[in-house]
Amino acid sequence: MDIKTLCLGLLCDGDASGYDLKKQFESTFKHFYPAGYGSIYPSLAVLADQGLVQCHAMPQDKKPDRKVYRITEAGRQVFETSLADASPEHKLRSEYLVAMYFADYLEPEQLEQMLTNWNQTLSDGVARLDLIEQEFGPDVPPGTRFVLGFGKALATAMASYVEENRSLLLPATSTRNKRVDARIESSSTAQTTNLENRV
Amino acid sequence: MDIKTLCLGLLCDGDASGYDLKKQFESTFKHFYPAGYGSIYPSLAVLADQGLVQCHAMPQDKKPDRKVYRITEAGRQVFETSLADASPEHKLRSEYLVAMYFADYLEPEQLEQMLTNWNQTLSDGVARLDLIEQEFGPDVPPGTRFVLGFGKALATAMASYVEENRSLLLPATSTRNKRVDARIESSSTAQTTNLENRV
DNA sequence: GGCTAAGGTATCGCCTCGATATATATGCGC
DNA sequence: GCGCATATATATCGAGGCGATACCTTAGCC
Repeated sequence: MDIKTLCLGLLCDGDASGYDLKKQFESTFKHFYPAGYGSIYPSLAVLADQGLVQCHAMPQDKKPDRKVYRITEAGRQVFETSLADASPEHKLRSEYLVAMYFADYLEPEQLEQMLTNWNQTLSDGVARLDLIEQEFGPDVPPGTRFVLGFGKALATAMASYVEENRSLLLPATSTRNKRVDARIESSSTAQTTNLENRV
Repeated sequence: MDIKTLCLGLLCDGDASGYDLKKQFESTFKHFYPAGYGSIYPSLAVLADQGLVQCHAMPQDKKPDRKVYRITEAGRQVFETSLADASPEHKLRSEYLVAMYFADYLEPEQLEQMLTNWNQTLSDGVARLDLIEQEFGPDVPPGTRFVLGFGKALATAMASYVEENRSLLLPATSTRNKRVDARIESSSTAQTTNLENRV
């Protein structure tokens, strides 16, 4: 599954321009499948090439044409196939987790500051999702409700974990400074690269 | 922060080859900052170019040279700066969340199957992290303990959410079929020019 | 008059990813 | 001894994604 598939999915719910799609990717999809212009416009071009969407240029007064895309029957089928082929693995990437892993290379005040920032960012994220939900009014579609709830549950769980485990990082009893500088031996048998000496 | 920074960080804890680094990326870092050969080897080459690491080729009997990398003082400084510059935002990407968002395009049995798969995958993930933790023995470094615990807490929270909210998706009372082409009408006032008369 | 925001299109270069190629050595079952 | 899988180890390629930027107009505000 890639951005092309996501575009097809969004177009299943109604015609849209690249700009419209971007707005979706920036609101509802932001927390589990974000995409920018650099992905969306090329995707639409390829999809149009493959006949999975049709493009209609709608002239506007004194503005460049609005290019509205509509999914075709072939596009719908491709989408449903891709959807069923989805992988259950998710991908997470977090710079702050890297920072926590290497916490003993940070000044304690810096670390404190980061932990505070982190929880702030997470609660901002929850607030953002709440706002999106409210904008839907009383009738949030079930899929939307599910993914928004998922995002909120996740951010909340992260915040709780950080709060409850910050003590793991803070006591300045670092063991890393005990590490030895493994000399590189030019002997052919010396393969004792010490990746283990962090203990 | 990019893979280059991560490589520097790992090399702070001891010399290593590209292969060694890959193993770390595949175990401890898998759940929050994964990387493959296609990222690691080019990163090491660039770092060596910039003088942030030194490369020592260690000849081996009847095997290609083992290229062991060691961080330099400049590398250490660059790493600590990058670490302090980390962004609190995380990135998640989940195909299954996409599938749940578009759940009404799936057969109910398929959906059921996916929800089951999902929880299986998540608990496999927790088991994997438990295993890694056990391999460290009694003295898991605090940073490692923190990130492994984070991963487990997250996967557990996901599993709970999925379990508790599957009912949101299952009752076949889809509202999507009621959809109107509201997007075009709401995003532009003047373009009542319907698409049909230009198809 | 100048500033910012919003509506729009689109591309560029860097980075990342997954698969693949190329060797050798070890171990395991048959 | 044969075939096979696994581990050690290097590295590259093409496809795809990402962030920033460019270009253009209108509207509103100070």
